[in-house]
Amino acid sequence: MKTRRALTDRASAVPALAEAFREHGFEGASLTVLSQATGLGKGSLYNFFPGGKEEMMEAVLADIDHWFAESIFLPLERAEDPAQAIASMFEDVTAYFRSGRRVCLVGCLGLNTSGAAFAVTIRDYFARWISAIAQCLEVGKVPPDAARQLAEEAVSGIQGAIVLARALEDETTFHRILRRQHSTLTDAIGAWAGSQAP
Amino acid sequence: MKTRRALTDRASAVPALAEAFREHGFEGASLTVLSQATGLGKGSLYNFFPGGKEEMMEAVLADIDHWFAESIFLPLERAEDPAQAIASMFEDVTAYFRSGRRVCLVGCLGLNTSGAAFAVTIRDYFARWISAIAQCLEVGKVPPDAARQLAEEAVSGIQGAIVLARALEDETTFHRILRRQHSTLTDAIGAWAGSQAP
DNA sequence: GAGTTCCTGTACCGAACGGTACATTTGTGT
DNA sequence: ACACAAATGTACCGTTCGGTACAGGAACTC
Repeated sequence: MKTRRALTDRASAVPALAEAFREHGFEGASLTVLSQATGLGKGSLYNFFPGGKEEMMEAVLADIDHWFAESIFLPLERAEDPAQAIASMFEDVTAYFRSGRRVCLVGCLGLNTSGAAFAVTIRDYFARWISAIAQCLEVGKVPPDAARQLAEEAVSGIQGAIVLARALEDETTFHRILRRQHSTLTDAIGAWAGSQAP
Repeated sequence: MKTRRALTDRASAVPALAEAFREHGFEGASLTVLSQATGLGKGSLYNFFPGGKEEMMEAVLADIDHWFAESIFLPLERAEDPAQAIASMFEDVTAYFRSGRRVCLVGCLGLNTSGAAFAVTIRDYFARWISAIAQCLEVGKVPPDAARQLAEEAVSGIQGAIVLARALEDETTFHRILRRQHSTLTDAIGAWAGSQAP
């Protein structure tokens, strides 16, 4: 019996659902759209997600949360080489958001009332991202308050870069802004690096 | 005959429409919602905006564009005291976006497919905002390339601050980020201020 | 005050919405 | 081969969607 490939197919539908929600938003992604995006009929969709669209979005958010935890948050939180950890975060984030062509679903959800049902998930996502960066900066000898401020600014900068790159339809905008955010953080690590010798 | 208060009522409905679109997004703002928000029946709505929701959104965008041109862009473009012009921009923007509680409709529209019909309006809005700031910084003796980069970063930072403040449900985040964006720009003006005496 | 023009609420349209029911297909364990 | 359960496609549910038609009401002209 075992898995009976039930969870497998449900899980494999999630990325397609995520992309559909990204493209059309929560309200704009009708069941027809979601059905076409996944290649699954309504029957299958409701078999996997009895709670309808809302459960689909929850699954997508859980998937995103898991990916970020593994690929972004944990490496930052456990970093031994802060500058390197920050560098690979920017690299991974650039790839993930496709240089700004791909939207941040969590950020978008927070912008209008359709995301109200997911408010705590949204808040936790950003709160953890910020504290992960801050924690990493502190390893790099940046004082806690400055680290938090810089982390906040970095996450905000990434979100802003997505909005702007989408609006201007120009990937280079995204790269320029992230490059500068990156050097701001590495500069901060460098600035406090020698001030407190062991 | 004259205006026959036709234009008056159409114009007076626009702010309510704008707020409804902000809250619910383009797809989420149904005619019922728009009707309640404006206090106008469907008949009146279609009398003023024969093109339906799309024309309503166009009117809203035109209104926003006009407000920003008058209150934000022109003052920047004509600034004689750059530092002061930048300061009042941040002040006005903070008030306009209600410390991040209020969403940037133009930015939101660009994030999903529902805004595709307004792509050029969206692009022009951000392009002009960036070049207005850049122009203002150049008056402050900042070199053109640096001015453009800083301007891009400022607009992006404002958009990111909105996303983050909404997600965290915390206005202070918005204020912190904007304060820092502000000082980055004034620092830039200060840095090049004395380097090129008349 | 009649005539005209604009405005507005109501009723209604077909289409699409989210969601359900169910018969059928598909796959698997024994 | 058989039985049984999961997965699926289809038809359908009531509701709401964006949009239209239109009759009556207000307001202005003459």
